[in-house]
Amino acid sequence: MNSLDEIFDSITDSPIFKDREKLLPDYIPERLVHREQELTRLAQTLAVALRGERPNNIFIYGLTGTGKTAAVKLVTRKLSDRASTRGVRLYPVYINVRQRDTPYRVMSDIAETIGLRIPFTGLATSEVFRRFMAKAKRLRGIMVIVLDEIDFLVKKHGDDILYKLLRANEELENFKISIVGITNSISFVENLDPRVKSSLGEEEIVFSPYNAQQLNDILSERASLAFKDGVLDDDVIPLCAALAAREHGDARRALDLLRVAGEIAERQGDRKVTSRHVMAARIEIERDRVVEIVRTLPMHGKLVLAAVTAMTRGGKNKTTTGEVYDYYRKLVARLGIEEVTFRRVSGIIGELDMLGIIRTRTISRGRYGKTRYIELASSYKPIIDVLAEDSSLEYIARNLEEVINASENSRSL
DNA sequence: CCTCCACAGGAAGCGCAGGAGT
DNA sequence: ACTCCTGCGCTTCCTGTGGAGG
Repeated sequence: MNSLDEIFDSITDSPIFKDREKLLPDYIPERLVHREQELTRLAQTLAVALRGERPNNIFIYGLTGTGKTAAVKLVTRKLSDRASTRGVRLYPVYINVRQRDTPYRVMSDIAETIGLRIPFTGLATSEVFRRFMAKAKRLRGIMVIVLDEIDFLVKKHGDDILYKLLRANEELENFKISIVGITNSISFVENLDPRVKSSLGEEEIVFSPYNAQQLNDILSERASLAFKDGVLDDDVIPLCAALAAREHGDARRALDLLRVAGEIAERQGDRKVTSRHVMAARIEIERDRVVEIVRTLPMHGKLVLAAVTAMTRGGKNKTTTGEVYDYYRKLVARLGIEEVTFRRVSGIIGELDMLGIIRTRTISRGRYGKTRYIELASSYKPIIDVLAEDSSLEYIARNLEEVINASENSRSL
């Protein structure tokens, strides 16, 4: 009983945090440090909506964690506040296309913001579009559609919906659509339909990565809101900034590090957050990421990953697609499951690469053919742990440990 | 300089589950 | 009850390719 009370007391009265939510990825601050120029450009472009005119479409480039999403959300939020006091009908929609990665889901999100009810599935995408247009024709106002990580949608499903949405304005009179596309891959624009490319890129804004000093400023600003006074050691913020700066200036990672470091300090009952907690946070974040990815992998995805883990001896060596396939077949045979084709395994390897759990590089070995060099991009321990959670794969997980340990021993000889 | 390996990775389509609309 | 839709994991068939070795 006592211990439960202690837990609840320690939660309600955190010795570390004043307001932990200020460090969460979805918190949008009132002020964005070091993004003044970009915010100005965005605001200037979108401001014409307050006069009832259609803003130019905007294309935003920038690596992850450079403040693109925060900037767009901040500006659209302020814009719709202003619009309502000015009596202009504004319909902002924010869609993260990586999470809602089909034309159908994107279209239903858009349709729902003008008050239509769209089922999860069952309708044709063109039907959703038709219903949207039918209602939009009867409305007056400006719709700002933000498509975050737009490259995912186009890569998977082509630029068809983009083209339709961009052309929708031709059929509408009092309702106007303006699109803000956000991407972290600049090269993706090149394989767009030229018509889509030119109308989407009426305005372009580039978000460059933060350097360590800028990350420092961002973290300091946020830390003063989130942490109680004096709980951060002096070297904590510079360390988080330096670690994130090494990963292409990703502010989100920097904030995650800071938050998790604080959480670890709190869990351990420490009164101060130190660099030791930051280093522990780094490991914990990476582990959680891997665990979540591996858990949601389908069966053959897990087996291919197991094969990669085995062939790379837990990450020490490189391997190739052919080697992975051979090992995968052995695993499948041992489990008595039907195997998937080589093409599919190759596809799974590509997917694992996209998920960031392995790293691949296509190379040519001349006479000995073209293939991909495959490395493990993460520690093998969480992978084995998650595999062992599945009772049918437990044996394989054990075996992996043996394979890796054996290679360790032979190395030390 | 050409060949030819061991793949890469595109395209089309299939069978299934989950869910509408009629 | 029936038809039609989508997403997913997958197969089949395919064309393309960097460079070591002849």
